[in-house]
Amino acid sequence: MTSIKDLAQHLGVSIGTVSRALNDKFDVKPATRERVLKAAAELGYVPNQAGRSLRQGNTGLVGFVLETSSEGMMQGDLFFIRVFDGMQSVLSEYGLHLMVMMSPSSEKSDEYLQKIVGRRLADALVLSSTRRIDPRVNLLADQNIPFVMLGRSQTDRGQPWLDLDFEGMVTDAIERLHARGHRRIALAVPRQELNLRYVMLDTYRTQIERHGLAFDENLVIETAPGDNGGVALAHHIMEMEDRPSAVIFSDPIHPFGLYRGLTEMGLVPGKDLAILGIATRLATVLNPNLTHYRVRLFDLGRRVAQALIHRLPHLNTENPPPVIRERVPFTLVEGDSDLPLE
Amino acid sequence: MTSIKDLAQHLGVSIGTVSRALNDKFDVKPATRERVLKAAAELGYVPNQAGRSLRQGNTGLVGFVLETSSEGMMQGDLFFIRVFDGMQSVLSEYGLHLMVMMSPSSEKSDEYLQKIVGRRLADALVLSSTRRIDPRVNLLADQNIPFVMLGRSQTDRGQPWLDLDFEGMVTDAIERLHARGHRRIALAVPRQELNLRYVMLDTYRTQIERHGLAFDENLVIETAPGDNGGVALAHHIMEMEDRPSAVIFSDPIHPFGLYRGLTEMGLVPGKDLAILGIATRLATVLNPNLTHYRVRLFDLGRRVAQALIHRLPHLNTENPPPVIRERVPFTLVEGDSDLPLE
DNA sequence: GGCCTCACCGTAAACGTTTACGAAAACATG
DNA sequence: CATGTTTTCGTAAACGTTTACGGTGAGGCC
Repeated sequence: MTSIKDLAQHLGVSIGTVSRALNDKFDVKPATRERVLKAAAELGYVPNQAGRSLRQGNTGLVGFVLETSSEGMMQGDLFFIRVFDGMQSVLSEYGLHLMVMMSPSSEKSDEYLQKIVGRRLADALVLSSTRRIDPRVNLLADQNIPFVMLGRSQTDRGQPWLDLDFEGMVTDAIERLHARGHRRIALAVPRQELNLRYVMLDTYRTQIERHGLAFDENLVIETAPGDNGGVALAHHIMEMEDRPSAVIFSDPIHPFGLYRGLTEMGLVPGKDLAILGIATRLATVLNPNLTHYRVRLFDLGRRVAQALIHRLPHLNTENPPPVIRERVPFTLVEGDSDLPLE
Repeated sequence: MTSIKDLAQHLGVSIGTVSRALNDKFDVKPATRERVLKAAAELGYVPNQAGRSLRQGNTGLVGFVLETSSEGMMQGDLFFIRVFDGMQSVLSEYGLHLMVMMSPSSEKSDEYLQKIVGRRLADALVLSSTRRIDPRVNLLADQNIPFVMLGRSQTDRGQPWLDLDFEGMVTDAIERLHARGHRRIALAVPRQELNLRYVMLDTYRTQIERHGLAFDENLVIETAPGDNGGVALAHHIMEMEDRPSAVIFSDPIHPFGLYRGLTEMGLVPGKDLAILGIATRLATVLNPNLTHYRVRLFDLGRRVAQALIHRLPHLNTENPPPVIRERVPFTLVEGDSDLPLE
């Protein structure tokens, strides 16, 4: 593997000159720069990242912290690859690379994160599975590690975040269902720790009451992620006394489980229970067609990367750097799973 | 950020001693080792990866080269996260981390790969989307970069690979369909360059003839990946003269498209066309139930990581290192999409 | 005490970069 | 020609590790 020293020797100049030539510094004669670049191309020189990192204190890597907690199918299974793709498309413009880190979930995740940042494995991080109280935020903020959250948290250190517009989704869904005659609307929420649970719950309560309906906590149902969660949800709802006529959810896998659960019970999705929530294009195979909210994951990834770039001191031009805090909106895809209540 | 030098200063010993203590070398007094470890824990010392990499010539990172070519839904969307998870579970035991690299597809991918290996970003790589003639194999083999292929290629440099047992899948599927009276069986294959196309095609031809059937190249249908591909496939088949009664596929998204396409035409999956191929647990939502072949992705990831570990000189104990070349078998999940032909 | 053997530890070099600094060369100006 | 200015380049230090090597002191043996 050819190093900068090899180049220097080969050309009869000093390593300093070679480095300056390669990095487009000003104080090098155009002629010698040419020679250096030519030789570099011929010998297939590529700068060693470790050397560079050590000297300049940054690695060129961006870490995406992924928690794969549950056993079954995860929400992320359908989401993340697309987001990664979008992120990388931006990062590439800055010579950065995406590193996906598989973090242990919840209790051990702080410890894991500490090790990661200590070793200086990445210049910046993206946090997902954000919790309502999220110690990771303090951990990173205290050490001045640039990061962006994909999701929100009540632990606020002024960090940037990107999130899907769950408020908008729930608001629109309730509006829509209400207009179609539904009066008892269930809401599927994720487990306690996750911030998303409260975002959905608060919006739900506000909107339910805005429409003059009574808030009933029995209609807020904690649901496990994945298709199993959806199946269980279907059974739970159908066994309720004073049964709701519609359900709203945020996990794109849930509708698959809901459809399966209902079918198992001999019921018809959209007719015996209106179903409305977030999904991906894969949902188009459901029959009857699922009315759902969709988001452009690739673009989301791009936006996350841009927010991250702003946090990197050596790349950011604006001063002070802008703190991006955005909810990216869903678009509605109409189907037949939320027909008017007859 | 505390470095080894800080530790040394704080304890009044030399940096050499500190390093040896931390790395469990033999020539350091137990008492001082204790002191060093205690101080390290107190000051929150974590070794800087760049320094270590530079010195020892390895980065502690394993790269997974992911090509995200197509626009629509990809096969990988349902696959990879699980595989990553399995890989990381093994890599963690060795202090390694997984880095997912988003490679541009096909023509630019060699160039990209060259840059990656030159910068010494990763100690070892996993290649996916393996092509029949795959220049990346030579590129890596020439430079002695350890790598494992997830998939196979005819470009053979003695590298290890892991692949799904597509031969077994196609063989079993034909056997099964034949036993149920099907005589004209279509096969969906991916695009030209990919090695998988030929694996499937060869097995198909052999098995078809073994059952005394005539090989008809019209029954081998190149199909775009994703749900769109599945829809198109359904239409294509149903518009054929001398129409097949069954179809075999390898993309886990295809059945979703097939079901949708058939439904659009007013046909019933499993009845008007037998459907049999690879899928994930998400397929359980299809109605009628999809008969399909499944694989434990997490375990596949673990196996890939193990194969990779064997290639790392500083970790491998056995000499010479074993070259893993395995096809991991599918298990059949019976459903109602391949009913006997009446 | 002289000598050898250990156990333990400090010194310094090396990995491949970037960059502050100063030196040399080239050129212009008086 | 002397001096000043600018352009170009070489030198060397620094980033944080690991490790080969040599040195110091303690202890054992005669």
